[in-house]
Amino acid sequence: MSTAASPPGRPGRRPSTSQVELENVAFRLFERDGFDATTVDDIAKAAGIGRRTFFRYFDSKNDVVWGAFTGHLEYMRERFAARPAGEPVMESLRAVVVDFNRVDEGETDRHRRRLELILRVPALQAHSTLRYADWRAVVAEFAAHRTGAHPGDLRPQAIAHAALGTALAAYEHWLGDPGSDLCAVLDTAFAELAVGFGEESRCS
Amino acid sequence: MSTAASPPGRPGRRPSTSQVELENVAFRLFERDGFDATTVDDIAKAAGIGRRTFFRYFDSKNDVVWGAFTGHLEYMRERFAARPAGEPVMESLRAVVVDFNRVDEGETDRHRRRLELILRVPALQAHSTLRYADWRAVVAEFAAHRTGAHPGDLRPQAIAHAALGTALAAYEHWLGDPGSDLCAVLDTAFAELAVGFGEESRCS
DNA sequence: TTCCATTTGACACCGGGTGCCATTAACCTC
DNA sequence: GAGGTTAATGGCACCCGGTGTCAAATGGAA
Repeated sequence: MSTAASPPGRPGRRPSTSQVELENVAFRLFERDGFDATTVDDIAKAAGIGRRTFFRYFDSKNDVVWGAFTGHLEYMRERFAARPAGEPVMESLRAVVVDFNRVDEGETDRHRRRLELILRVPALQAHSTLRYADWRAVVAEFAAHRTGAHPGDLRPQAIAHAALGTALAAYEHWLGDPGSDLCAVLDTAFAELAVGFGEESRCS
Repeated sequence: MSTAASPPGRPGRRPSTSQVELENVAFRLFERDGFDATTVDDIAKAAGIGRRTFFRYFDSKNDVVWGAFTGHLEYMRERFAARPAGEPVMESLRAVVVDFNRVDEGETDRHRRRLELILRVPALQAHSTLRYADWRAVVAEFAAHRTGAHPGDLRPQAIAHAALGTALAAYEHWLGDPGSDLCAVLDTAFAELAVGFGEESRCS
């Protein structure tokens, strides 16, 4: 269980574990003792590795929670690029975000626990900001590209922030309603965002 | 300079310094060596107090940067409550945010350095999230109150996030343009937000 | 077997943050 | 002025997250 099968044929010592494996161990401890009360030493000991080694698998304790969830941003960028050029911005946004949040059937449970930690634990809330910034940057970049503006301009920034807010609100809703489907919630949320926002500003 | 004049007539030893004093000392060091490179020991030593005492004036090193900037949220809440009931949400928002960001003439410089730190130093960006959350909560609460929704609902949340994004974009703009007036920048930014948002969603 | 590549984990160290507690400095009362 | 009370101080030990260094362990290839 702890000896990770690694592609043979490569010189050098084989890793004694893996990110996923460590993630599993850590999540069990987080669930049992809480995130803050679980120390890196605890995780390392439970995984049978040295403390120093832990930090070779994850840059920080916080990063454990995000896990493979990271690195998908490039994928999101591609999805944006793949949308038809004539499509309204908010519609592209909805489609991409919903698609981006689709997870495998078996992963749903872990995804839930993951988001629960991210949204509820203060230390992770703070840390998440940096991730969110990247996420927003991708959205702003897209919005800017579509409207012929710069990503740093007001409108793309506001859109990106609002989109993030919508996504977070949807996550919260999903967490509160165990039976619901995340993608469905996100879909209606972003549809509502597109329809309802700016109601009494421009159109009144 | 280091002996703080405190209201006499109170029993017990008098504080040997003050938050503002510590803030001054800290900001000087931040400016000279950078936020990360400045340790709490450095600040304490420079202020002539013990390290332990520092943490009685500020909960954390991060908190130094926010200083008296904190605790104003209640004031913002009041300002919202004072707006005429018939006023469009986005207009109230603009008025209150602009007013909320008005600082004394002599404080402008410090305010600038403060925001520079908050927006540029990663550690502070992360920490700021928790403050932003409170700020957003006030906005969402107002928006919800006005539209008969709950603060946790989608629309108030999206508005609050978008408002925060707009404010941050305005701050960035202000920092980049030394001659500009923060309130003026914020005013146009929020006016633009009210006018321009949802352009191609509802009205196209 | 020897060489090389890679991972490991021990050790020491730094910096932020906290609990504890004796000490110091003020005021107040007798 | 002595003694009590109140409050701030600062030293100490400690925890935890994170990093630099380096010798040892492990495996493939020559």
